[in-house]
Amino acid sequence: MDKSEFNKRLGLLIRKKRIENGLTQLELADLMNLDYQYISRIERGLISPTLFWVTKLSEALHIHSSDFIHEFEETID
Amino acid sequence: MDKSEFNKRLGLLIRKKRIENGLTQLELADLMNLDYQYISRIERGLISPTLFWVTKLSEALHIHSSDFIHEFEETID
DNA sequence: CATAAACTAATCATATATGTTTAGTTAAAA
DNA sequence: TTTTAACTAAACATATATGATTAGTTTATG
Repeated sequence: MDKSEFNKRLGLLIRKKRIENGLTQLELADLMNLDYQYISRIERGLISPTLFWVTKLSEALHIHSSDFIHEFEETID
Repeated sequence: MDKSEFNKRLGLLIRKKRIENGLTQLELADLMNLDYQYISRIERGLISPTLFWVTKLSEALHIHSSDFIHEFEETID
């Protein structure tokens, strides 16, 4: 899978988990000391976030990053 | 944990897994179409790699990225 | 010691991530 | 319809990732 496809799928899952947690982009961004426009770019697959960032995101969404990645892997096959 | 500490620990684990797989930095880099100096920087914690990159790395090391991340989480506590 | 493989380090260039601002769109609610 | 919250989009800046090259260091092996 190429990077573009990878990031689109990642963004969709992040959006799904954020909404499941009842958070707006702004609220999630505040939890992570980021601007919400950046969250928007992530969710639309425009950006390839670092593992460090994904780990912080997982914490904000109350899920282990390995579980998040596992769930992400399941969306791929 | 701050980004610098995070990346140092990540680099140490990547090095450990690479060596367990009997690969040199150059061989691993070739598997991933990267230059080996970049691998060196990752292993020394100088760089914060993207999730996409970590996923490709996990494939090259014959491990699920979620398992890799899980093993990484265990090094943190 | 001499040689070679593996790695570190540093520098420079380019691509991409990230911060910031502003404007525009969409969707829900009054 | 009007208002507001939530989000998208785009432009611009800065920081960092990544590519490429070159030189130096470390380590194993003859």
